[in-house]
Amino acid sequence: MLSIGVLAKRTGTKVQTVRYYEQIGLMPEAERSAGGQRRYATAQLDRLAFIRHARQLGFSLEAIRELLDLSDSPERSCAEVDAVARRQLSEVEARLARLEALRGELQRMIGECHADRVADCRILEVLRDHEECLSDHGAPQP
Amino acid sequence: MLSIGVLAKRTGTKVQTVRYYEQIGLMPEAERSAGGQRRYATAQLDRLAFIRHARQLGFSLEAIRELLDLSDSPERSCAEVDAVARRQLSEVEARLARLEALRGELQRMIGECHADRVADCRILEVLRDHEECLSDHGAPQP
DNA sequence: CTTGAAGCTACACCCGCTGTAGGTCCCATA
DNA sequence: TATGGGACCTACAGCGGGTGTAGCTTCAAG
Repeated sequence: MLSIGVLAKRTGTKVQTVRYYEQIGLMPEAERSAGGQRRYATAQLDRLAFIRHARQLGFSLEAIRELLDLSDSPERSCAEVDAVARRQLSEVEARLARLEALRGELQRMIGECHADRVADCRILEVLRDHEECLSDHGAPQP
Repeated sequence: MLSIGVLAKRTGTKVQTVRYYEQIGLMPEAERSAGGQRRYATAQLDRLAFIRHARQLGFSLEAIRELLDLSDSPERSCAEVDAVARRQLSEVEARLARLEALRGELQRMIGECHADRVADCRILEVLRDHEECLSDHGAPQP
């Protein structure tokens, strides 16, 4: 049985984060030692590793909850898992497109400014005057 | 003089957000009508438009605060403005690189799975077993 | 003068944690 | 076996960047 500290270290998680995952029901309620400290078996280590890895791939906690539920019912169709992963991929692709547009805009803005004084700065001018903006980017990225 | 609703609509902001910007000191305290409602002059409209545009380009509120301060002192060197913009550009580029790596990982994961049942799903397998991961991505993206 | 939209304040909530305060437990060493 | 100090506990506040709600008041058109 592992303490929360060892569990956290082995999965690259902070101790508070493990407790937070328990609190929101992503990790099951841990067994306790006689003195009330959390004790974990290997199954919990695997579960936490799964969660961290999925987080690193940008999955939301909600998506991870879904994936964990699916992985608990091995006879179900894999299509649902596929759908969650594809949804995640398309979110990543959307963010990429947006960031690429932003990069272009920033590069243009920076490239245009050859002034010395703030008064003549093209960067501030572009920011001040929305009309000079090539595109409307919608909401700021998440 | 404009009401907060008109100001918000003209800049594509929510009314609450305008009040929030005032609360955190990004917008100055507004003048008030006899009955206590906020009233805005054109200068405030410009300021809010500047803020919104910078937000669309992904600048943080802190960076925007800095840019607004700089633009208030037109005799200062433009280099500082340039630095803020370049910092923002490199942040965007870092996020792009990270998202491109994620996209690759997700594509690979999805591409590998040809199973029917969850029990044989490659996607879940990859998520379960960190060793199969091509790279360590560090923290989840912001 | 009425009425209903728009404004006001104050507060809670979203995500995904992170940090703190003030106390308790565990276990290696003396 | 006693002790010290790290690791653990709960409870709660805070981050960024807003958004939503409740329960009022004000404004302006008809």
